[in-house]
Amino acid sequence: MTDPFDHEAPGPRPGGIAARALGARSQPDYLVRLNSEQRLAVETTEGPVLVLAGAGTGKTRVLTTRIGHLLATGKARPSQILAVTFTNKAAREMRHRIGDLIGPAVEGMAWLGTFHSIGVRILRRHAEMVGLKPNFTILDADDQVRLMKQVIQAEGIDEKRWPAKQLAGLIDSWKNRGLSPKDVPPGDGGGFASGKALKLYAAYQDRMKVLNACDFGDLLLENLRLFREHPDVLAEYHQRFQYMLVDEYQDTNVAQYLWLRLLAQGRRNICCVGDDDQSIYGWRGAEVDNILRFEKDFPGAVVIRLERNYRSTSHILGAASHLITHNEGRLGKTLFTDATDPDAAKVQVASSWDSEEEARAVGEEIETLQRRGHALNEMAILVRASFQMRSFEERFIQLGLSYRVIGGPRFYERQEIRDALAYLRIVMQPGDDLAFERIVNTPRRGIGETTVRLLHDHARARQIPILQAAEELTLTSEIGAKARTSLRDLVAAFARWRGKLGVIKHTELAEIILDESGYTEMWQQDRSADAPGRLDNLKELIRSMEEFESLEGFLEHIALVMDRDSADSNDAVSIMTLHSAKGLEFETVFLPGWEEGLFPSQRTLDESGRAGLEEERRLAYVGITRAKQRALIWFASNRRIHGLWQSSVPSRFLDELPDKHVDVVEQTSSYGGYNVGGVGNYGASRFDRADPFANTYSTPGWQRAQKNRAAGTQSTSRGASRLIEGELIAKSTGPSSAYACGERVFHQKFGYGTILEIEGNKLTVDFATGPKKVVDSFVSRG
DNA sequence: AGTCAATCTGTTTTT
DNA sequence: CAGATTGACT
Repeated sequence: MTDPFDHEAPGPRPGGIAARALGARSQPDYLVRLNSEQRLAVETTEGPVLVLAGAGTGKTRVLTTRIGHLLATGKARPSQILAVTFTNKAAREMRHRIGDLIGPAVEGMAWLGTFHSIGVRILRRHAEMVGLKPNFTILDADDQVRLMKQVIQAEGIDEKRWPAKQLAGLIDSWKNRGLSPKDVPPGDGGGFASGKALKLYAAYQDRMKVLNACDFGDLLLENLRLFREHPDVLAEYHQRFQYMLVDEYQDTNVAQYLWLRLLAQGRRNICCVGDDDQSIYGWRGAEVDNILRFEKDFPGAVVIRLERNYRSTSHILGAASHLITHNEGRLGKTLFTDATDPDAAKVQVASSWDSEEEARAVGEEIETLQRRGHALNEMAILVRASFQMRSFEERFIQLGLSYRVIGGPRFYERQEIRDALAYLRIVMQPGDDLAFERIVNTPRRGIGETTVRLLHDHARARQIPILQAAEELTLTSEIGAKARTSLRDLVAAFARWRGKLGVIKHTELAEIILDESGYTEMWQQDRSADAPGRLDNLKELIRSMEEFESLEGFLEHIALVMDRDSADSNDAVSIMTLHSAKGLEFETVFLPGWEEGLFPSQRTLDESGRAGLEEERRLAYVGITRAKQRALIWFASNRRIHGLWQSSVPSRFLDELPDKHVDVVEQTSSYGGYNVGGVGNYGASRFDRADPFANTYSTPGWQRAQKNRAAGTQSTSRGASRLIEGELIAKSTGPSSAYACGERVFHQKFGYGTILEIEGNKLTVDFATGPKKVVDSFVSRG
């Protein structure tokens, strides 16, 4: 049997380690480095195994060593092991670490990847069986929504009342649960579009088949269909996958679970590694239940707990462990450590007046640590919601403290990248209507809405791709002369570019396309501040194409691997959300914003009740356990939400931390006027303010004072006036600002401009786009 | 086709 | 409050 995916030639098994491992009676050295539970998890190769790996207990080591062990003992060849992760980053890391263990043989591990990348791989091989062609397109979130918009409109439903985004969410949740249109229980549409959601779902799926496209959910859903409708195909994979390993099992959704279960029916050698206490993706379909139910789903399963923590101090561990015991329905683990540093810091809890002071306090703490020789790379600020990042960024800019924000808008999501990719997609796949619609008038070609509608109708009526419809319509006089000419040029250009496919190098072709289409020029003409950056991004895109053999390979990669590895080597503090911190560790972790409503998030509480609260608590647990040496928690007494000042109550999670491992820091700030209660939680929260004026903070008068403060007006209100001083010192470069009228300045967003007027720290600057009011700390000398 | 004002909407995010 | 999005207008 020839198998294009089998990189490894049949024949003798990989020699090196196998001989070493089996030749001698003594333990192979890779096993000696494990503790007894880890070793058990590695050596229990047959049958279902669930490894409950607490934070910092060597989960990845177990996974990689287990694979090494399977290979070393000759139980499997690299191509016979299915190893699934959630993120590309995790897959990369695993591949790297297995490589360290077994050497170049890791190249043969063709089935190590994310659920989606493996799903695509399988689907492309059997595409015809589910009504697709092997070169089907993978739609991203943006394409999905645009397509749904069209479907909604085609059904004659008011898109305003029933937004496509919402439908996308609904369909996504169905797909997460493994439900294709025929499986959705009637009435499950939640009243969307008066019960038409299901019909829209079916229409959307039909439309995708016509476009020869798949969305992310389909990659798994179609796999399920394939396996169910074609037992012979499933049997082939049963034969192939001798051993299966799954990382972060607590994050699997129902579709992924079903997929695993179908595959595991073969050899039944499935090893899932996860931590129910770190399940934080319930809101996007992950089912903690999958891990809680493992023993029922896989009878005879061996459950192994890894509880020995190698990461954190006993205080950090003690605090996190105690916090998480407040959750019900856990499988239950108790982390412990041998670390006995008598000087280890307790988890620190401190309060601040508002988010600005919080940022100031964190900044001071960071600078102190830095002075003592701690690397910024070993510090992270983990927030619940990304809007919290802003105050830290602002403060760190003022301090000149280097930081990096992890997460945020991704490379592939940028407009210019998506436009460029659309061009490339059409060249690869002329039937990619969504891509065509995206760029048909970008850059402007005088092909407006009317023309596009005409094309659309024609394409629909004749059941042909829009590009072909365009070609046909340029021969008639249905479209205006101007539009017709440019449309004809565009169609001809695509034909020309396609002719070069495989003839010239794909990077060269991409450059030609971007130049000849006028796309590069469009940004060169653009005078806005971010235009140069966009051109750089396009260059970067071309550069990253070099690593691929063909355009096809590159587009596949882009569709599936949407993370950019920001190998930033500078020493900088990381700022990120708690969600994106999972799997990472830092010497020092700052956890700001522990306030009711924010963390736990009110919305989660409203939407998911107790389950939501528990997920928030797990998030808190993840946050604390990221810390190796120090965890510092803050809460602010006042926070501005949607522009309104709200006084806030300390998070209930603070009360759930054990006194033994926590240091509550008394208010050090000169202002604030309240203090944090002593330790001892009888009756009211021990973090309740002892300030008799506390309840005045929510009065209209107080809020007015706060508004004045925000507007820069002096207020006589006690706390506020001091805060203004603080702000002036911190934010303004001086009473009359360090700038002068007529000076040329640069702004991140607006570009270069000339100062027209100065008002304290506020400048009125004449940018290319017109005069704008900006704060002086946001501009630099141009 | 392009600009401006009214209106809405405010978590977490990978693939 | 501020950013994004939409709709009306020119």
